[in-house]
Amino acid sequence: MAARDPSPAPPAGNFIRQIIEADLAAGKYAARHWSGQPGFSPQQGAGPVDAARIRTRFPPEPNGYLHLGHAKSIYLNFGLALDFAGACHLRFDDTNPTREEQQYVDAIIDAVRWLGFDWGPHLYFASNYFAAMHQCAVALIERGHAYVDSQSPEETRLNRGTLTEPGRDSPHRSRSVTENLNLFARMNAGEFPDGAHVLRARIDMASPNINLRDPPIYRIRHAHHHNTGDAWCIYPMYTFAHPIEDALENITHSLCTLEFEDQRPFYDWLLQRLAEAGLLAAPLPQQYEFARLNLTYTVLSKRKLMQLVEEGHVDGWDDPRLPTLAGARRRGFTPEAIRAFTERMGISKSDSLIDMGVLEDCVRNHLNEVAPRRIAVLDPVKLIIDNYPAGQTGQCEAPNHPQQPGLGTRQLLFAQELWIEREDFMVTPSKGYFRLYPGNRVRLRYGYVVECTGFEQDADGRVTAVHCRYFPDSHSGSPGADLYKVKGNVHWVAVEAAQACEVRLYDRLFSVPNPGAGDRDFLLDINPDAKRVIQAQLEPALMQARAGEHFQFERHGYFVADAVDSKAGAPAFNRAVTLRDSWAKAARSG
RNA sequence: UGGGGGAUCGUCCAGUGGUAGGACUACGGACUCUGACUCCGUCAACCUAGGUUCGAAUCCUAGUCCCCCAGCCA
Repeated sequence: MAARDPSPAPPAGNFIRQIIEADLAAGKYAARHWSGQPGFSPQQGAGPVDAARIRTRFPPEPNGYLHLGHAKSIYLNFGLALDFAGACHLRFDDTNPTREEQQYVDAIIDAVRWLGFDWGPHLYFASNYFAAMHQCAVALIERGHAYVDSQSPEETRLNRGTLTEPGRDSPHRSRSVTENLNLFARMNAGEFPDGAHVLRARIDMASPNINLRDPPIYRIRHAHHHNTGDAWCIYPMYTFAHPIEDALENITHSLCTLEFEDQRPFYDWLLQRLAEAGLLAAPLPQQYEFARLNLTYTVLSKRKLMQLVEEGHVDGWDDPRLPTLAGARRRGFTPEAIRAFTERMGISKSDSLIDMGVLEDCVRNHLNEVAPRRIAVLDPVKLIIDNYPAGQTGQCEAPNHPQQPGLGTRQLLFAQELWIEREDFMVTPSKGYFRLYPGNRVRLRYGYVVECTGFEQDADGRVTAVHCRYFPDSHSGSPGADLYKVKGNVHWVAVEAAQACEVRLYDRLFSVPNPGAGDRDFLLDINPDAKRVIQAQLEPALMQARAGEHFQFERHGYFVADAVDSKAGAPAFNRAVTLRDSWAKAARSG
């Protein structure tokens, strides 16, 4: 598992930690052997279990890609296991064969690994418990807790009642145990088409909690399952399957999001019935709920992400604009940054909307520490040093990291003609601007101080070149360098050394904090400038970048060599996040 | 409307009868060969109304607002 910072801030005292601490203090798990559940063979359960004190699980359905919301759950579950010397299982909740695919299983494993977690031997599939679940269903029927209903889905819906009216009993609710057993066996044998019958828990059709109005627990689905193939034609519902999965794996704390709160009474009802039947032993797993992640300027619903991908609004599940973990990774976000983000936002039960700026800030924090600095001119305009001899070249030594001398230095070629940023020159400077303008001096970073002497424009008034003179005694590191007090500091790359390269400037996917707020179509809020592809002029060292390698392009932001499109010696760069820019901010607001 | 949850600085989280605190943001300043980083400082909140108490974010009562539930999805 991911190593924890040895001197972390004290863990946030969230309510789940408090519950665990209380459970541990009460010795809740001390007497249990954890050798498995009494009603099942080791083959039916999760197999041998280790002596962990608490046990959590991350249980995605393999029907889509993981996103930042899942990261919150992953860090919570794996983090708790780490901090309390427990174990965390990775479990695929694959009980619906029509939605699940192997490609998603692979992508999910990839994403959890990338975040830095290792589940050891604890990789499970709900579908491997189908036999045990079937056994539980039979036990329920035998004890009068479940029956086969033969209403159509439509009739079932009609008889469920509404939020304010109770439901009505199905005409099949009082079938005998024998008849139920027989029908369930025939369902299992494939005698009926999809939808002909369903197995329901017999609880209370008048319950104010709609989830307790005889919820369906098994349905007929003649479909091929990615894991069990054609072995089954009846499949358990989530409601029924999940508590059993938790029990079979000896999960102690089953953590899920708030929308499952109403499901908890059934969770407890089922486990209690199975314990009474002698199939399960205490302590039974307990479900706790926390608020799911909401983030500004993006969407985190599977449906919307699916739509963005399928309708081509983005370039696939790993599009760097997407909040998927695959996308975040390609964007250049790091596991460390995402972990810091989850720690910063905490765990609670109140609905929250976290600002994307928090995530971006975490990315900056981490990359600032580890990313080597490089020079890239994104919007080049030529700077001509009129008193520097044409054909002459020089060297400038640039540190790879200002706070980490250990990362070494590199040489930059200096010459008469350089590329500089277009925005580093203004014909008539605005208030507070201290970069290049006629008569002003700046330092060419790691090189000489220059003074702007003029500029060239085309017929449209667009600046085509900037002229300056340099001060030969002002070179960085030379004795006279400090004599020149200049405020501005401008990065550059010599025209003859520069390498043209594709750079993608990514920004937030949506242009408003809450896309689709109200009844508005969220697609209308897509930020058309969330991806801008440019040709930049880079310092030559950058052409050696390996896919996935991070850099700070000085004065611009953090970039990563794209994992998909980079070739040896020919990278493409993605901007993960810009640097903070108090000048741009001041210019915007004033 | 029945049931289940939730309301604390702009944002997120803590505070569990005894001085409302932290982080981020914002703002101001210092430093700076990145208008970055770092450092210092400032602003800023208990949903409302009653009640209990020497004392209430916390306990009680009555409201208000927000979220979730009527799939043979998870």
